[in-house]
Amino acid sequence: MRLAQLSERSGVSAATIKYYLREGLLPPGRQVNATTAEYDEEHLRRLRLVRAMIQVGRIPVATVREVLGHVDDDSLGRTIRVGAALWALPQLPEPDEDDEYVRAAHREADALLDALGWENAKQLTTISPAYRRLVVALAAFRRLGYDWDAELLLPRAKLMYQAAVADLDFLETHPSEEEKVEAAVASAVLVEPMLQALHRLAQEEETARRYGFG
Amino acid sequence: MRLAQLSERSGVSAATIKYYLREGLLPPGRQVNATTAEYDEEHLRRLRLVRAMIQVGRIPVATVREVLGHVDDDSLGRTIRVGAALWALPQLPEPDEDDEYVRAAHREADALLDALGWENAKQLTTISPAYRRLVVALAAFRRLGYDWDAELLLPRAKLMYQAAVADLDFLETHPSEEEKVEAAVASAVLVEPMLQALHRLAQEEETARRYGFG
DNA sequence: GGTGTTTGGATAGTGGCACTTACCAAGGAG
DNA sequence: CTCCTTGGTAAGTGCCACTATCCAAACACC
Repeated sequence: MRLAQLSERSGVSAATIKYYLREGLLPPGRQVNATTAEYDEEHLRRLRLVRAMIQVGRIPVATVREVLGHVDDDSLGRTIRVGAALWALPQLPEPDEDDEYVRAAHREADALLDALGWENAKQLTTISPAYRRLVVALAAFRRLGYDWDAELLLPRAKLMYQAAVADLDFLETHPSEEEKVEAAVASAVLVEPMLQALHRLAQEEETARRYGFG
Repeated sequence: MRLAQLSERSGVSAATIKYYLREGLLPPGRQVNATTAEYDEEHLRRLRLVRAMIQVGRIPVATVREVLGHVDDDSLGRTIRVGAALWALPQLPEPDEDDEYVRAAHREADALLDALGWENAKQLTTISPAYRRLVVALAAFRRLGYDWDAELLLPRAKLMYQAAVADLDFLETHPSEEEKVEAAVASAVLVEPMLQALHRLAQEEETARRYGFG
């Protein structure tokens, strides 16, 4: 398959594919001669993953490169590769540890993990991007005057735990070891927008049930 | 309160506040004379909401302006204002209706709403941004070769419905009618990153439980 | 074997966005 | 009267995801 065909089958413009090649999001094709390179189904698959990450997951190009670097790192075991890849995903502004709202949010988040008995997550609080994200969101709520204490957080955390269990079950049903790392990344990137969409749809449904359309 | 104090109390630079004023994200202060304007607690509150939307919710400035326009539209009833405000929030690229994956995703999404009995949401499929977002995510999954059928979607949708019910319950406990619209927006903007963070934390916890840290 | 098209790669440019800097005239403080 | 502060405006910055333009080396066809 040539670049033009790759473009046609993926719906991504040739110029953009060249850009991705340049940026290292897509491995180079098999060079046939000075002016021709050959691409295969694996390239198409990777290109679709890249597009999904960028367009649906809204992940910056630099981050995509980093994540895929972990996916392709054969020197690591599967679990670590998945972890490293997912770890690289988010990057919110660091919470300002001097801010009183941030400190309160930290206490709230720690209390939540205790109440849930998430011993493993508890060990990751200093480094997990997800933990920091939670703290940032909680601090923002507090600044606006809403107290999101354990009573509100616990049931939601339990719901998300059920979702996470379902996600990992899904990954375990999946075929090749090879594909599992990629599947994990695809899940992380696409499941979240999907859950968000379901959440909004559910809100729309429930709002209409309670108050009607008027 | 002068602009400088508003800046200090919110932690937002004076230049940025001026920018927000120019962009209409913040109502102008009470003009004292040609070179002095007076701001109050309401301005501070609004500024914090704007920051939360932009920094935590990652909502573009233009969208924030549109959303706040609905929040402040006194000519509408509360439910409609909330709806209009939330409606304005997302803007993913439109799904390409000619794409076979998109059409398949439409069928899957419709089947899901039927299975859930979400009659109200069903009526909104042609216009709801959340529905389109779901379709885009499903289509991306299909393109990558993962079949997210009703069996996988249903339990997740039910989880998100529970979350949505909890959200609306929370809003109902809230004080003034005035604040409810703002609270609804704050919830939509901040609850979603929070749920996402909880989801990732839950995944980290469960991954560690199943496979350990190694 | 010449001619026109297609190929992939490099370089530079584009448009959008969220600020930020530089500047300004008007007020107030000492 | 001088000097600093104020809020407002216009232009600039840095980043990012592309995108347009060239280019020379290969085919493709006559």
